[in-house]
Amino acid sequence: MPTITTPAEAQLALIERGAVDLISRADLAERLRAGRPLRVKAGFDPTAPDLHLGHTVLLTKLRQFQELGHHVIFLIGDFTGMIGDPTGKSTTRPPLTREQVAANAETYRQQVFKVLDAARTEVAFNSTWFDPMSAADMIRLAGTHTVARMLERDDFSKRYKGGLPIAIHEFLYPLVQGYDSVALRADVELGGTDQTFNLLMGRELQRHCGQAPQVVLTMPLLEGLDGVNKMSKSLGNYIAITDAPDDMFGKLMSVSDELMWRYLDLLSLQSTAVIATWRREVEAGRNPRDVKVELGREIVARFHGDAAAVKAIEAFDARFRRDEVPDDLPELDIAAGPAGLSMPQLLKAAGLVASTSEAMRLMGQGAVKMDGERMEDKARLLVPGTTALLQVGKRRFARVRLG
RNA sequence: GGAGGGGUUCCCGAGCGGUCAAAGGGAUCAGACUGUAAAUCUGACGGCUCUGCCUUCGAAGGUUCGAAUCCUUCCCCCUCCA
Repeated sequence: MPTITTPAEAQLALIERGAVDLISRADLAERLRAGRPLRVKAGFDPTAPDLHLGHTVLLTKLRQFQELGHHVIFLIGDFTGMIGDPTGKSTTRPPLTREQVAANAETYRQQVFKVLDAARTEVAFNSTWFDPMSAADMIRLAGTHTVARMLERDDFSKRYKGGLPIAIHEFLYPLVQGYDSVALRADVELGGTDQTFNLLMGRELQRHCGQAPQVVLTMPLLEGLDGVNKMSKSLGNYIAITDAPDDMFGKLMSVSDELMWRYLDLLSLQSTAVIATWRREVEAGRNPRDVKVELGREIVARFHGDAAAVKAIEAFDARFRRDEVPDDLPELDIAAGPAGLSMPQLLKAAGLVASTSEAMRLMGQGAVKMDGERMEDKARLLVPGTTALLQVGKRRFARVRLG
């Protein structure tokens, strides 16, 4: 059992960093002062196995708890997944089969331990206590709360007023999730802000069962690369945790200097003091780029290892600071035909542009280089046998051989 | 069942018989600048054998010298009433 050495106040500062709600701060402070490792729970719905950095905000916070020496419980809602969580959905979500849930849960575990320390994480499945439960037990659980209470939840009341269906089983979801906290004797539960109602339900059920109500900590949705919308796959503004190192680093460098601080707060395991120091330094004139590099280094290292992070930084510097050509560029053999190809046709054939029209435009803008020389002659014919290094903009390269 | 509003280029959104490949904004891409794939400024942003030609404005027909704009039918969305 790890001992807690960090002072309660310092722990609080780290725990609160980036959080939206902490209910209640005084309660948490008191438990921290007691000095024992807290049981920190977060539940995950095994539906979306492809994680991006937005999903890791919560995991990062859990990791911070681990670093402080607390006990983290990663709860996979395999039972709940079969109910279908209505949160944030205007209509009922179809429930998953037991097989789908099991398969997703496995993928989840593998990806999640890139952030969480596997050795210090307890993985739990809520089917463990719900499968043996009888119908009578479940009805007894349902009896602890009223319909009116359930309708306080924002999306329920909206749907009810809007005349949209709410299935009875959806009312059970918050109760079931809340009961998880009872079964796990949670001291703290983490969730997204959209989970607030469910998290508070855990407090009520614990009180009902004679336990001290858990502390509720909610985390915000992470803004995507555009800095405006939440990070999501469908908006294309995301960094997948499976993105290649160079790409992941580049995307992080493309984050605005302002958004960078948000990412540091929510995604970095750097201490609050270090981040505060960086902030002061940048205000005093240090180039924010340097701090962004540190962010990129940490995140890339987390998902791909230290060596990959060092390489990604070096590749980025070479290409964007020293204007060098990357060494891993694709080599292509292009069939030209006896008459040869015009520059726009070649660029298209090499996959560097979507159309010859785009190639014409980019050439007009001075974006196309051949063997390092700017190419603006659109009519120039390339004959078979030619070998050339083509570059479009700063990020698109290919070495081609005309055959 | 009744009444009305709408479907425009990646997204939002103007246009309502010719000057429309179609305003404006966003996204994106490029150039300049920069110790950044930041910020800012400028430009581009349907396709092609590219100073011209071809194909787009929910779908199919029609009127017209000429249609995103008018007519007909069909498909799909939204609002109100019953």
